[in-house]
Amino acid sequence: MRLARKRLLSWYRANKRAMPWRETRDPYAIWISEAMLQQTRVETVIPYWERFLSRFPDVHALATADLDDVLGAWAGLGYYSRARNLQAAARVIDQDHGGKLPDDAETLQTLPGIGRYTAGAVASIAFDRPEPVLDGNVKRVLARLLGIRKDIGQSATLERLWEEAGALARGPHPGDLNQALMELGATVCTPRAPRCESCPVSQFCDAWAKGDAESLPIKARKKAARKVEAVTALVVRRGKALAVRRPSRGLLGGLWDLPGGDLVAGETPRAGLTRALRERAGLEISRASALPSQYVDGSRSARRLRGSQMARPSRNLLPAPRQPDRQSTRPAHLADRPILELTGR
DNA sequence: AAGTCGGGGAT
DNA sequence: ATCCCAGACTT
Repeated sequence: MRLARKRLLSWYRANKRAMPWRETRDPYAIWISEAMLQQTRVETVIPYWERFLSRFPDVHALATADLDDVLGAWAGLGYYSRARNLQAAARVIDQDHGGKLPDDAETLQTLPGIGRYTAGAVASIAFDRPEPVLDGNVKRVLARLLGIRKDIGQSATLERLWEEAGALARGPHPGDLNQALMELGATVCTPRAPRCESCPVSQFCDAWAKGDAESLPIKARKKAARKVEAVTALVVRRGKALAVRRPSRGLLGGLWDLPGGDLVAGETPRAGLTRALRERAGLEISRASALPSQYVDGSRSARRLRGSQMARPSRNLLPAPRQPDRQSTRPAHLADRPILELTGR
């Protein structure tokens, strides 16, 4: 594997993509990138990372910020517990670690939101520690390279993969080696149609020799997602719409949202709306009607309104239906405003 | 070991 | 439609 290691490193130096966090050695900045990159593509993260770093340039700035400002900077990225954990960890670092990130994986992993992967990533990339990473890319690369033909969802297989990743991490430039594995998985050793002819380690690859790279790694099929029906109300008074804060746990935790909720089995939308408004906003509906279809259709974020009904409608206060802004990369999450100003006539 | 948690791109 | 993405956390 020593030969493969050298090939991976030289391939990485020649082929790595430009990423802004690859221009810094600041452990804080690298940590933020790793938190944002969890289950999130590089291209999506880049603009968020730039904005986040200019708004919260160091641990102390993040530790002392308002949570709503942090959630606002995160709005649109998804998995919002990451933002909550990020600030919680920043406060621990600020108070218990002198504002400096711990430089070892074991201590890093004690912080909220930092698991085995992120601890290894920060330790190796920011602190040159010989710690492995095992993300979706590395699982795929190693399963193919080593011909691991067992379900990678099983804990025994996962442990084997961590073991192999650990063996590769030991040696010079562990951070670059780890990034080389991930970069290879993202650009060459892809889930479908892998570019094996461009792979620097194909000659060592078991799956390449057997010709079954695309069938690896093996993972159990996911169960179909359960379907839920939900209602959302647009409660308008004096040109403003009512927003409520969602519970800090669960879906879109801690974000502002229009009042509403999931229907229980057998419940009509109208009954569910009445119940949701009473529970979530302490309101009793006197009058409600369905929103016009052009208002609830047409964009991903607006789909949350589909099937909804409007409490206490007032045509004079409703804005003209707006075309969804397809240029915007930031969905209309209501991160930091309890009351929405309605624009339009 | 299985569920939950987002949003978006690729196929 | 389905899979996947530089995963972490709860149950």
